[in-house]
Amino acid sequence: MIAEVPSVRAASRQLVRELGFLNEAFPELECTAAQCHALLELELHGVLTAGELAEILLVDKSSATRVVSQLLERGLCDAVEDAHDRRRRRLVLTAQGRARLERVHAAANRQVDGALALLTPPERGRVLEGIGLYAKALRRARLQAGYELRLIRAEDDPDVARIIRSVLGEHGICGGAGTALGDAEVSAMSAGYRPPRAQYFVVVDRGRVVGGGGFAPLAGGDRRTCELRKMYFLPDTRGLGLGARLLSTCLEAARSAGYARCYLETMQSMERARRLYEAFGFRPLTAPEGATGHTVCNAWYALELGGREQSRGRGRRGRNEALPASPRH
Amino acid sequence: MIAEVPSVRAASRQLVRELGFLNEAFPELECTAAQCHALLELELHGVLTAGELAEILLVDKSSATRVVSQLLERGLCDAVEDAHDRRRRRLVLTAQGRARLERVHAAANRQVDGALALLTPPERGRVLEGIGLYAKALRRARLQAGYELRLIRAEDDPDVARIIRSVLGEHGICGGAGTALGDAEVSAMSAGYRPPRAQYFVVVDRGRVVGGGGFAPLAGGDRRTCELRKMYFLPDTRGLGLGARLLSTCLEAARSAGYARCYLETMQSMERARRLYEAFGFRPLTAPEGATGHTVCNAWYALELGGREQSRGRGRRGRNEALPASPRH
DNA sequence: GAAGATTGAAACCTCAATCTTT
DNA sequence: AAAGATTGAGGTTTCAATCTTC
Repeated sequence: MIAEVPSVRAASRQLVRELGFLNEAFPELECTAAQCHALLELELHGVLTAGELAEILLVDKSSATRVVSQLLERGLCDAVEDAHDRRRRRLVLTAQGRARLERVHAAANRQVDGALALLTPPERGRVLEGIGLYAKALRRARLQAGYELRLIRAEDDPDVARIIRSVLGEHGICGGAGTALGDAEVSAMSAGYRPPRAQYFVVVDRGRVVGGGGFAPLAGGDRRTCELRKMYFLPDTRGLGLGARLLSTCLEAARSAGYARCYLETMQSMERARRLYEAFGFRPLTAPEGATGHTVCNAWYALELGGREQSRGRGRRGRNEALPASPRH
Repeated sequence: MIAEVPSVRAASRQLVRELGFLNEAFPELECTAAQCHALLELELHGVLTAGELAEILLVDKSSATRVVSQLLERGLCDAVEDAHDRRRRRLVLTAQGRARLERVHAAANRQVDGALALLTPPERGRVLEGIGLYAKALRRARLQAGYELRLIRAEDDPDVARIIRSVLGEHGICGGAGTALGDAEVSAMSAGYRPPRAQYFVVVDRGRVVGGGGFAPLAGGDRRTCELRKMYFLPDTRGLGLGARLLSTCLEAARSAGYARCYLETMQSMERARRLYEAFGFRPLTAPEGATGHTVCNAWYALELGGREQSRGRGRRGRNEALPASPRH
């Protein structure tokens, strides 16, 4: 278990209680907490359906429809029928709803302002960063909950091949020499990656393979360098942090297998992937290494596996790492 | 309004939703969120009454008694009658309750661990610090909500004199020369502090004065130096952060009145007060200044009022102040 | 059959009133 | 009268079943 878990739990419990165990509703607003949240999201998104609202607010869809019917009844939002699909009811704020929202903002701003005023400016920045990071981590953990990560097996081969082909197809690569699709291994990945020196992992959602990635010795490179290879995800599974989880697993496994350095090649057009590599500390290179035969690749990276992972984030880290876990009572 | 307010609100909204808008209860635990929280607090405190539980959990006392009766019914806690006061029911965990608690811990640890595992070690430290700071700030803002801060008026004089005498009495000072009690002004503070060069503030709780503090030119000092004077609070109002609020107000007012430096004298035995001064950036001096006549004081501090307040906290700051407010949509 | 939305039943929380003991 | 605890009424949430439209 991670060392910070108990302290984070304690602090987080306290925070949940402070923020309103359930109903932080300001009584003077004549608005329940759920209604406030719904109004805020309607303001943010412009148009929403009840189902979308439920998803955003992380409440049951029945709760969402009930909140919506309250808002409709009170004239705070309007429902317009979708022309193409009469099941959908698209919700928009009314002028009255916008007016109410003003009061909600005023009250909430006052509360948060009152709290932040008791902190120093640098502390305020830390509050923002800390709760933002935690919210994001909880969200990703929830979204990833159903996904399992394991080494590839022979029966995964067709799925994996299909994923690789479809993702490369997205980027306009349709096979041929100089592309990863030209690699003979694509159709039988399980045979090509023998642990411990080469490992390929798949990410599985209720039995369905949705992505994968692995590493192997760099062809034409030295013994201490591995190549990160064929990391791809189906479109609807992106943005969940699965890539980070997979990459983290790969790097750890490569380190255990005795590699000191990890090289990879990709394309400039794969922006999200490149951002991920950079977040993990990969440094861009100006020229390819080894002899992979992937002439369409035009971006190359490498990471020293030496010690611990590099710190991730938006680059403004550096100093002051690893704050001591301050004991909270 | 403080610049971070909107971003903190957005992040905090997301966090509340993630942590269970209301019932984060893990269904496999057969325990509602309220029951889990109650068990955790019983474990922490050993013995509690229903009323104390309500106060800790920030729920209505009726909710607390209902949770308690559920726990009693399920054999998770026991109620023992107080011998001296038959109104009180003291609650303790049963062996069964402790066993259930193990499962609660396991589930909660797993969830938080899963989230923190998606962050880097330094990020985990930031999460802990951020949510801890925010929880503390919200708590203080809530506790301070009923308290008002204003300049002293003539009708406050008897209350203020009584507070000063009683607090000094706590520290074994019973008047006489060389003590603040010997000062003629104690009985008529409102007359002794004339704005803008001398100001005395009182903290009021529903009309009742509970503390005060102010500043005046330092006797025997230069024109640019003021002395922070007679800052005292009744015992049951300490620990709410009222001192910080009052001190902050005083320093701001002194700055506006043209002072460039703030001096103060106190006693080593007043630890909490000294910690507060140090948190605000006051530096300890090795000898007294001016001619205050307070020979019993044995600790002296000064703060340059020049620019902005110094950063508070436990000293481990330094570098990297004022992180930019990262936009968290 | 599946997606979007709704409704009924059971459990929860708060507010206000009430009961018991000091 | 005040402190500690309890009870009744009303509103909220979830789960499961249902309705409507595609």
